[in-house]
Amino acid sequence: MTYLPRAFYDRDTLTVARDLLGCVLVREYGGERLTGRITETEAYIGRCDKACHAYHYKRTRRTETLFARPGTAYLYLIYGMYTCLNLVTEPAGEPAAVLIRGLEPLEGAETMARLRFGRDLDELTATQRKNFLNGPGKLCKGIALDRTLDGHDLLTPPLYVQPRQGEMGAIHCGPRIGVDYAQEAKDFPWRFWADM
DNA sequence: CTTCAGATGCTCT
DNA sequence: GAGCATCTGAAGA
Repeated sequence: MTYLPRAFYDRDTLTVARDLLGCVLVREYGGERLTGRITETEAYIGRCDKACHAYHYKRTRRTETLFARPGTAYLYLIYGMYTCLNLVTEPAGEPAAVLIRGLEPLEGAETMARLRFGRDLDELTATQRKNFLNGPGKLCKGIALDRTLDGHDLLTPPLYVQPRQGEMGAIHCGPRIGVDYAQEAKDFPWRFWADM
């Protein structure tokens, strides 16, 4: 079983965000592998980024996980009902992470359909298929992630990342989603996505 | 295809 | 009490 090593995460956050595209996120759940290729990411860097929860090294109970060693999972609740998954980057003490915004399902799509829509895969509408795991809240619901895994070490089951497999199309970047409040940081081109 | 309102609960001030 | 790294369904173009 090949995991991305800690050194992969212990780098500049923008580099990690780009390099995660095409890698395979693995969630072991109920004895099954739920996996997907990472298609979209965003970088958050507390040192200089007003959109980051830990901007200017702000430490609170929630942001404590962002200060953990690289390769730690940071999961938080947003809008009262959705979970977002981040992978902590840079040396311990530098609060920074990559938000996973989109997955393309590989293994376990049947279970993902039940988790996300409560229906079988072959019962999904065209719209449900198209919007299966293409958002941070959607993918967490689809692979059964919640805050109980906050602080989890990504070099151990049941949640980890495997190296890129297969070919990948062009990589694009642009402004991040949903950070209009972040003043000058709202225009940073720190969102990355790949043609698959 | 688009916009729009509402759901919902935790965290920090 | 305010605000939030979102999503859904309904309604309109």
